[in-house]
Amino acid sequence: MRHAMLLIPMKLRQPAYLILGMLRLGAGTGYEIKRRVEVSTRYFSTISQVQIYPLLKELEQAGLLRGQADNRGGRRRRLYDVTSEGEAALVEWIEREEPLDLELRDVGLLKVFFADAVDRPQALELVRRLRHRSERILEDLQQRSEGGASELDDAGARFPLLTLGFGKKMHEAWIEHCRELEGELAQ
Amino acid sequence: MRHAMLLIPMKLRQPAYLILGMLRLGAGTGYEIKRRVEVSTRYFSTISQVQIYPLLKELEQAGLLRGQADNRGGRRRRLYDVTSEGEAALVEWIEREEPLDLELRDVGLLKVFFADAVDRPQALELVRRLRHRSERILEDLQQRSEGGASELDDAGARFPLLTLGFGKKMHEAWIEHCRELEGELAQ
DNA sequence: CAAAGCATGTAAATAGTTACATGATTTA
DNA sequence: TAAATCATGTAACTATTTACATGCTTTG
Repeated sequence: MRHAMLLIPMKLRQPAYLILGMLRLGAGTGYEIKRRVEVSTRYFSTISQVQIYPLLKELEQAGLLRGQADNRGGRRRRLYDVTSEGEAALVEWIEREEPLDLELRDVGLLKVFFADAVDRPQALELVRRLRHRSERILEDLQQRSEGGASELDDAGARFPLLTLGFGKKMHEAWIEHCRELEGELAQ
Repeated sequence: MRHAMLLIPMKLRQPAYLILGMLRLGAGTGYEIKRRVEVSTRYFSTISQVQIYPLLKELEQAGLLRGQADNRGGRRRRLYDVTSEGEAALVEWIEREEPLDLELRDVGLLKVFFADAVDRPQALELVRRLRHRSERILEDLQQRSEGGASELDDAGARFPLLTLGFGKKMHEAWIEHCRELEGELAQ
């Protein structure tokens, strides 16, 4: 007979693990989580401010987070960190054998797909804009990997930095590909 | 004084243009649109069956599509094709000067980002799974570009085939990157 | 004749976005 | 002291997904 609760591994969705993961890298407020997502996982996983706060409460009630009021003067804030149950849930999720869903939604590529509907110069322009987009993103990623190691991997985390590589490789490849296409389209 | 309607360029969202674009490549039913999306744009733009039918009706009422009953025996079906107004709307969308939104959602990368929470062999396994995923997708893309030129570019459309290149380049780059990481993680 | 594919639909739930509101503290 | 940043929240809307239902035709 159990006298304490059995932690049934509740089914959490991505946003929950995003929060859990971010807080594992260091205690923080809802606001801080949003900030971290913007400066780090933005290119492959986002969350809106509106989703964060209700989720934090749920996760605290489920015992995966520990929250404590930490008001600064008249500004109320609640600081959260991950419990050992929360950490276990995060680890279980990372190791879980499930398909690793990859979803790409690209208005630009869709327009290229239908570009037979427009004339050549317009199609060329479209590819050029795609290249500019990748160039901008690549620049941003490069800046992050140089200066921006910053807070997150101070705590001994090395993987956050590694993920930047995927973005860089992808956009380097796309920039090259765009240049090839531009050459063909310009005859 | 106008006696005929002025076609105010109604604001359509991506799913509408996806439908418009697919039908420009050849008349078809809702079912057929879904099929085309699965075999062609699936990796960068999707639509669910549920969204298609109501949208088809809207677009027909707006004069952008022409629909006609085309029942096969007792099986009712409605065949749609694009009007000149529909084509104009599609062209306007392709040429429109708006940011070309790119959105990537990758559970795999997110897990890698948090992989400091698990031990080395588990992290290595994760990267390996990411590579397998890219290898599967690449294979699929390669098959499409070989055999699968198929129906869509029969109609003289060359751009559908070109978009495959972006996917291939991306996953080739990722496979290479995964191998590097695997090397590092195995010491 | 059973299974797979063709074709359209409803209902309900969940997810995610936009816009806005509030008020404090820190920085220029 | 104005502007930027910190911090949390509500309301309304739009998008998307899941599950199911129906019934036909074609293929093995």
